[in-house]
Amino acid sequence: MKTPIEFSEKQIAIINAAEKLFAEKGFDGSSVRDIAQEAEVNVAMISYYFGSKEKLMEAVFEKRTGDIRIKVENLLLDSSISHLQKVNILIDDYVDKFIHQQEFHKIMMREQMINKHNSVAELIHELKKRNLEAIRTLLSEGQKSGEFKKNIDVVLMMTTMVGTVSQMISSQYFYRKVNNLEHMDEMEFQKHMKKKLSAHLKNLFKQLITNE
Amino acid sequence: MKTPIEFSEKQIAIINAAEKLFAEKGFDGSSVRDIAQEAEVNVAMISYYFGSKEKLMEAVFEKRTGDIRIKVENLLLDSSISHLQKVNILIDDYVDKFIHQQEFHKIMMREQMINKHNSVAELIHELKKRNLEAIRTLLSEGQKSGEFKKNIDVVLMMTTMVGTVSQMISSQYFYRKVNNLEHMDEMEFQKHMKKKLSAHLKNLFKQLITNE
DNA sequence: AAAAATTAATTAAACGTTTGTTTAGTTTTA
DNA sequence: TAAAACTAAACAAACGTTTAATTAATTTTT
Repeated sequence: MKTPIEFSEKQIAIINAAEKLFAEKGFDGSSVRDIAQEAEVNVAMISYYFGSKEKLMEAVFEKRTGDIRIKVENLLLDSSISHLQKVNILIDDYVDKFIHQQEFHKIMMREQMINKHNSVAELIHELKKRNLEAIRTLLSEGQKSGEFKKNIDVVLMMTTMVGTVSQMISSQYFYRKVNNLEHMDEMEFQKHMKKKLSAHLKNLFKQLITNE
Repeated sequence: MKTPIEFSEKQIAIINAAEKLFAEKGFDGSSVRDIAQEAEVNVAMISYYFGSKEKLMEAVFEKRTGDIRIKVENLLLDSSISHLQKVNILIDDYVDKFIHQQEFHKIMMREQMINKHNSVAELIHELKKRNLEAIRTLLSEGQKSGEFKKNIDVVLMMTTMVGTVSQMISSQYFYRKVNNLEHMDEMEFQKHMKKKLSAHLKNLFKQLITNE
């Protein structure tokens, strides 16, 4: 178990500012001076605390990756609910996390597009692998019980789940406009998205994994 | 009908180099000197031909947006095939275009994430709107004939289609690794992806839009 | 408990590069 | 021979990072 690194108040301010700007304009589009101003600290503090802009990005990941791991262990033990219900809870959990941490997820999306091997790519890789294994376990339990189909392509299923939510986040302004939801405030719209996405994914996957 | 702007051989070399690098490292991550070197031209030629780096990005879009519009007009007239078959052809068409123009699509994905209103965001907006309308028309034809369900959320369906393919492209290195497909060469793997994605999306949407 | 010494936090300014763009001149094309 | 294509060099601005100096906090010594 890796113990999470403790960050001071000022360090957290910098990390949050970086997260916001990286999500908005990308890594190269955000200057350390912009980040410093957003965090209301001197520019030199970034090098002082994190060493470099690159390392600051790693700190953003360090702070967040713990949070976005889906929780499946307790879910597996619970025998009071069906396997399909467990999958549905997982979907809710994922949609929820993604929407409430949009900014970090945007950074992840951008970073995973880059071919070049960087320190952050490896972090994303491992995170995805863990999530994939969690779902694989859950699905094979359902398969053993006969509730789920035998030949489920878990990777493709994950691709659709992650992809659908990512795409919704990325194009949420388009989605708002085309559905005439511009009157909603941010919170209201997030609730709307969450509800729609959850229902949509549950519907999609139910037909994909269950035996009719 | 907007007549496409004619580009000289050298201009096309620059546009292609820009497309490659923008996809790989993002707009801000690619310097005009990198682009010039990749295109084997003098740096000044970029300003000379396009005015600015920003305008070069617009030229990349100008050159490509025509190509990636899905063709639905002829498909609508064809009465020899079912509506579901038409949808499937559309899926094949979309997957095909996305995979064969990965680089441009990566740029689109990155750009649509940016909140800030830029000239390119509007182009993406209109392109998506056109594609959305095309599918909407096709689906409502199928609804009239009774082949399709009445309440289909077209926008969510598009979100899943675009999202799934985008996510597959973005994380193709992960996909390769986790499926032990590293022995395949690029062409072979693209064929594999195309096949898998098409089948997966057809399967998903069939259950989503048809009456059992 | 006060003073001194040491370490940590913070700053403005400067560093050397790299950035996108322009200039002023040269070569090529028509 | 005039217009278009092309070049190397220069431009100022912005970049990430470092420096040197100052203030604040903590520890050690008296």
